[in-house]
This record gives sequence, C-alpha cells and structure tokens, in this order.
Amino acid sequence: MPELPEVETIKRELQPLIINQRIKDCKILRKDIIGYPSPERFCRGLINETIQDVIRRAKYLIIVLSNGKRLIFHLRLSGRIIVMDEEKDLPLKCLESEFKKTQFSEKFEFARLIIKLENKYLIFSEPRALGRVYLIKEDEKPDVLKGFYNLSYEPLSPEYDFNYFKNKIRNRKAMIKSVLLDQSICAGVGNIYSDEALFHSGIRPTRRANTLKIEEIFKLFLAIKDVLRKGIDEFGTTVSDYKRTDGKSGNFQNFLCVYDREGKPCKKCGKEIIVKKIGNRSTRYCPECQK
DNA sequence: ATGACGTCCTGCCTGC
DNA sequence: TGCAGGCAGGACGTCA
Repeated sequence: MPELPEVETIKRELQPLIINQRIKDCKILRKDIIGYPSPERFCRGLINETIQDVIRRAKYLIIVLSNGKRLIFHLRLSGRIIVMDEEKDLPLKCLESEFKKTQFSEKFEFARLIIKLENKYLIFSEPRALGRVYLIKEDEKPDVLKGFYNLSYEPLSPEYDFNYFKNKIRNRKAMIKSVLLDQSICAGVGNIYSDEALFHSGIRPTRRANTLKIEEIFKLFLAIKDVLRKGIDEFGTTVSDYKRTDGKSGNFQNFLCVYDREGKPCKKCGKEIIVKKIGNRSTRYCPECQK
C-alpha cells in the first residue's frame, strides 16, 4: 500500500523519465478510476500538454502540466505506475490487443489508464480499482478532492514541528493509532508507518491520544519522521502490491518491527507481536514494549 | 467538531 | 478440486 515513502520513491523515479515529454494520447480502460472531471473531458484536457514536473503531496502523486493543469494520482492500496519504453508507435486503441499476449501482458493485466508520451507509455495499473486519477485546472477545487485540500503539513517539512504535531493530537480522545491515520493530522502516514512509529516510540496503539505524556508525544513525533525518512531511504516497503516504476521491490520490509510480523517474536524483547483491529484497521504491536 | 463504523473494490487466501 | 466467504485497506459518508 503506497504511503508517503512509496509515493516519494515513485516520484523520484518518474522525474527523469517523463519530464518534458508531451502527452500524445490517452486511453481509459476503466472509467470509474477517473475521479474528476468526466472521462471525456479528462482525455481531452490531457492531450498535447507537456509534463513540467512530478511532485508529491502526502500520498498523492502529482504530474504538473503546462497551463497550470495538474494530473493527480492516488494509488490507494494496490495502484502502480509503470513506465514502458515504446516498442512500436502504435495507436492506443491497438495497444491492448497487441500487447496482451506478449512479454508485456503482466503490465497490462490491470491497466486502467494508459497515457502515451513521445517515446514511452505511462500505465496506471490498479487491480482493486480503488485508486483514482484527477485532472484539475489551476483554479479548480472539486469536492471529490476535499481530502487533498485538508491535508496537514508534510510530516518531513520544517513546518511540521513539535508544536504543530502536539497541538493537533493532544485534545483528541480517539485511539492514537486512528489519530495517526487521519490525513489532516499526519499527511501521508498509513497503516505500515503508523504501526512502526508507535513501536519505536513504545506507545500502545490503543492509547487515547489525549492521555499521552509530553515525553511520549515527543518520542512519537521523532519516530514518525524517522520511519518516514528511513522508508524513503530504503525505497519504500513491499509486502504485497507495491512495486517501483521499474517493477523492483522496496527494501523497508526488511526493517519492519511490527507490521506484517504478527505471531513473530519482537525484535527487542522476543515476545509475540499481536494483531488487533482498531477502527477497522489491523494494527500490530508488541504487548511488552508498547505501554 | 469528533469518534465510531460502514462502504467501496477485487485478488487472494483459507476452510469446508 | 471447487467454491463461498472473509480479508486487505485509504478515504469518505453517515450517524450519534
């Protein structure tokens, strides 16, 4: 599941591949992944634009186009962005049938959107079809992107300082795990990095946020930044779906202490890592190290 | 405003 | 072997 470090990795890998490329064509293979505007307006608005930059905001990947337009991807659980060098200069309507039974079939199995650039294809693949793509003009703020406009500061930016974090969480009565998943509090943090940050700060995920002591809030604040930075350094976490643009896996799964480790011994104390549903989300923690 | 919970979606895994 | 059912999970809608 692509969280901040995974999307950051994809962004970095995408930049040298697609910046300055002009969009020649666009084919939507599944209409409901287009979050805004209509599929027809989406394609029309994309063609002939030039890619100026690739940036990231929380878990959103943003392709900045000429004329201030933005192509925004949310990968949700299983979305992938694949760049494929152009083998043949095919019109997009022939592309699928041409490639379906070839060595590229894997890349097209769950393709929901194919964007044809000057000498490559940008493929948005999403088995679970929960991911979304939006195209917005400079002055547009569609309701479907409400969450995007309510994000907190970037957790790795200087503005995301201890005071900001403390003020956001200290009056919350919900369990700290749920609070960390709130994108208006911890933009870009998802299930993996929230569990890991709680482990490293020794806090049990079921604790109510407003019961955390100041020292604990500080430990948690540092741990969030640490796991995110480390996640980026290791090219993200691959446990099931996430792959980099070239199909390679990330490395951070090798450093996980609790996530995906239920039933295994804690790396610190040896006790069994347990899993518990918190707010409909599986949450892993060490009952010994996290109080 | 906040918190708890249901819904979306579909591949994959488990169990009978 | 095959099929049903549950699970994964980010964001958002609904309700109290």
